[in-house]
Amino acid sequence: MQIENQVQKINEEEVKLEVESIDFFVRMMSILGLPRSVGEIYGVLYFAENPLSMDEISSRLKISMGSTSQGLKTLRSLKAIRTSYVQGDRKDHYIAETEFRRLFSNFIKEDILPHLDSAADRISSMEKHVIANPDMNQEFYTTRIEKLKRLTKAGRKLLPALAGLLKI
Amino acid sequence: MQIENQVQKINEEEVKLEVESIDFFVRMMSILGLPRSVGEIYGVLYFAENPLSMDEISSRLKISMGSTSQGLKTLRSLKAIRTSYVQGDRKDHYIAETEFRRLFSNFIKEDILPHLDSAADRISSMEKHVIANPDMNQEFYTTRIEKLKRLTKAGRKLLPALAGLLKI
DNA sequence: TGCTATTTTCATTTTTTTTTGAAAACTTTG
DNA sequence: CAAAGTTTTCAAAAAAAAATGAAAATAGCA
Repeated sequence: MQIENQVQKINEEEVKLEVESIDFFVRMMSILGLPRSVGEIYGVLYFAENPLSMDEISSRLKISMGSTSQGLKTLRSLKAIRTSYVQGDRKDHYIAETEFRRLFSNFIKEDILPHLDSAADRISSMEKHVIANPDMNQEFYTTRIEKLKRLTKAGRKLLPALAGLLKI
Repeated sequence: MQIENQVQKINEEEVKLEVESIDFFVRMMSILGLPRSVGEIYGVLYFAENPLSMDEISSRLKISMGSTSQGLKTLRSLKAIRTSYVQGDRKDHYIAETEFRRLFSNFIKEDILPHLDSAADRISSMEKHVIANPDMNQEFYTTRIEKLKRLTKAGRKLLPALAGLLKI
């Protein structure tokens, strides 16, 4: 009886911790524009002492296998989780990668830098429109275009360096 | 006839430039998680030689006054635009603020740091749950919590400094 | 190889976010 | 201070994003 109570107590605290963790990472991922389910999954894995399988994750969170599979895919592509072989179980098992530095670095590479590349194209197309018409106020327009160039250049330099500054 | 063609040509190039600008800022704002209309409005103002009123913006973009008002509000709160008095017109007129440094700094202050504050609360609540139960694997859990603390601390330091690094 | 367990995909549904538009609330000025 | 012009607000509609669930694909085992 006493032991049972104690076990119960442990589970309670663990569950509460997991809830806080999920909440924490749901918010953090949402800052990065990632869907709720991705944060939930990472939140569960972050405080899991052992690797968890997809259906353990999906049933703890009460979300569908479909969502879970998608979410794991996203997290894998960010290298925020990795698979781990578990003896005698043919399911895949997952572990949270806890080096946030790398996580952010991957996020920037994957989700931000591509935008900056397409931005560069758009800027050079802007320049063509201005040059194509000498009657436009060249001074004004080229100054503004210059600023955009500097912005994207700075972004391309700064963002990848940012992850390096994270002393985590 | 020749002059008319020329005028026509100018407008065409200006319109094309505006379209590119809108496209550029729609994408950029969407990285920051801001709605399409906010990017559109800023895109129009960025290459506007003269201050524009709300209904000029709304009719150029063919979006409702409601959206325009909301979008301007957002941009004002980020200090990405400012109002400018125009002689003999009782409408408000808007100009794009083109110092991206300040723009980002405001975005971070307004949209990111508050999250970090609430994160701090959640972390200390996590600690309580772990301490509340000495039978939990303290080593494991406190290590993970430590990492979260370092993450939020780094974020709080780094992000505000980031804008300063933008030499734009 | 064939059978079963597991994972992925994707059309459909649900939820969330954004936009609209009309009414309310301001503001200016005659 | 009233009347017209302008801006904001907010309930409802529309659009976009995310989740579901069942079918298809893949992988592991006997």
